[in-house]
Order: sequence, then C-alpha cells, then structure tokens
Amino acid sequence: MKTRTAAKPNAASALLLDQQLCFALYSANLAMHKVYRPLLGELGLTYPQYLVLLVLWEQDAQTVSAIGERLFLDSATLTPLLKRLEAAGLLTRTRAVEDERQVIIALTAEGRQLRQRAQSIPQAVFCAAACTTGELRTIKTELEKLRDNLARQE
Amino acid sequence: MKTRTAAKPNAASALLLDQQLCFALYSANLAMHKVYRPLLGELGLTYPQYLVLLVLWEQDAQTVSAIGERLFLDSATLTPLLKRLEAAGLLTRTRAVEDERQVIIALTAEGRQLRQRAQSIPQAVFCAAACTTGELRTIKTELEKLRDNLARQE
DNA sequence: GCATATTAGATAGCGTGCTATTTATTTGCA
DNA sequence: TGCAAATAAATAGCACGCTATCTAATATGC
Repeated sequence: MKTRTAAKPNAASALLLDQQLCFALYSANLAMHKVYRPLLGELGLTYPQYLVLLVLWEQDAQTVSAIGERLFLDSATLTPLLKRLEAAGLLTRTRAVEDERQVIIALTAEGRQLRQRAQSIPQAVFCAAACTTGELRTIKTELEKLRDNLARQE
Repeated sequence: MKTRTAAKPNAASALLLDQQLCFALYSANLAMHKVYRPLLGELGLTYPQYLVLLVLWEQDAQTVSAIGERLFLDSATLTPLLKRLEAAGLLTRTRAVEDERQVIIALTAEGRQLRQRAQSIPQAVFCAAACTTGELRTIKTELEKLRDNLARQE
C-alpha cells in the first residue's frame, strides 16, 4: 500500500510541485549554488566564472565558442563574463591571427595560480552534499535528498 | 580495468569538469530550462512564474514568504516576479488585514483558468526527457543522460 | 571578381536570484 | 506604557542566461 508517486501520473497530479523532477533539479541546483557561493567568494569568483576556469585549467587557450560548447553556454552569456575575468586579471582575450572572427581566451599567470587555491573546493562541496559515492536511487529521490542536505548547511 | 571516476578522487582530478556532480546538475538544469521555455512561452510564463502558479494551484491565497519557503526563494526574487504576474492579471497582491506586514497572493479567475492550459506540460517535458520511470543509476550518470537527452530536443 | 551566405563574437533588453539594506508593522519585555 | 527587537516585504545593485539582433570577418558560388 505504498504511494507510488511516479507511476501513471494523470494530468492533475502531474501538476503537483513535488511530483516534478524539474523542480527537484531546479531546487537542488539552487541549493548547490548556495554552497558554492561563499567558497568561491573567497576566490573572488562566481560559479559560472569558476566553470570557465575549470575548462581553461584543463586546456588553456580556447575560443569563446569552444568554452561555450563545453559549458552549454553561448557568447551572449560568456562575453560579459569573460570580460569580468579579464578585468580581474585572470585571463586575456585576443583575436586569433589566422581567423580574426575568433577570440582566444588564455589564462594569465594569476589565473593559473588560482587553481591551487581552488583545490580544496570539491572536497568542501562533497562534505556539504553529505552523500556517499556508491548510492543507487532514483534520480528524483537523490536530488531531493541532495537539495535538503545542501540546504541544511546554511 | 575500468576507470572508476568517482573512487578516491585526488585534489587535481576533482577539478576536472566532468568529475563534478555540480556541473551535471547545473547543465541538466539549463537543459531542462531550455525545454520548458517554449512550452511556457505559449502561456506567457517563465519557469519560476510557472512554479509560483503550481504552488497557488495547490493552495490558493498564500503569503509571499509561504510561497518562498515552498520554492526556496526569498522576497527579493519573488516580489518583482509576483508584480509581473499581477500585471499579467493572473494574481492579486493584498496586505493581510490581521497582519499588515504580510502580503496575500491570490489567483484571479484568469490565473485559475491557466491551469487547464498547463495540463499538457508535464507530459511534454516527460517526453523531452526521454527517461523511463523506474531507472536506477547513480545521480551523476542520470543527470548527464538527462542533460544530453534534453539538449537533443533543441 | 564580386555579391551572397555563413560564422564568431558582441550588444540590447528582459527576467531571475543573490546579498545587503530599508521600511513598515508587530511583538515582547522592562 | 514605551521602546527595542523581530518580522514581512520591498528595494538597490550585481551577475548570470536567454532571445533577438548587429557587426566584422571569412567562405562560397555564379
């Protein structure tokens, strides 16, 4: 006599907030962001800026669109973000000589050095998430638990 | 001889983009948003606005903070959002008589009627996600698959 | 060879989502 | 009673993330 929340949803029950995977995803993402914010704040970074640096730490000197493909973001989002990182002295933006439509994003020495200070972040987030690695659950249950664990850190 | 991506991460490998649960979550959320945007656009709604309506369709006439607790959002986010929904004629904002610090958010007839037009959305998203209900995977694998399925719809 | 199409990136304008602060109201306690 | 503390919502200012559009550079085709 268990309630089976995901089985054969009708149109009405499908509109219940707690039925929605998307909301579990949305709220888990917000909660994750709240954990990252203070950690990255110490480095003077926002979360999307941190993602750009992760990409560049793996492979330096990429075009705007290559970074965008990796992060699923486009130039309208990346251009101002990259300008802020340039203003912070973490990277340079230079037109490619072989194709002047392209802008090459490359780390500065300061941008490379920031990697050391970022080393502790994944572990800190892992602790905040309070999940063990091998767990197997449905994605919705996992996301809700993650969300609640993260929210508890505040 | 399998690669065990989640086992005993060291500080360096933990900074790899694809190692990060947070990025799976972030990118899956972006992808989900991209699926919702055109569906909700037909109703003249954004995704957070839709979430507010989901909450009100379940229980009408709630305070701003009650809605915020349900959605994990605060008044700085909700106030302008609710004003836009008010301007669209979907809800009313009235000070509570018993405690004038509170603002009661209540659906208009138009706001209630919109529920019918929203009935088809969960099924449409479910199709876009292309997931079967009973799957059991690690959350990271699930999110990545979800993200890629969603991205394929574009 | 020159017009057209395509591509890469930038820009404009909008709607979140946040922190920090402000205002108005209510509560609580000396 | 009176006044400080707490509470609810609003506001200011910032950074995404989007669509739509624009500019500049390159590729294509007759």
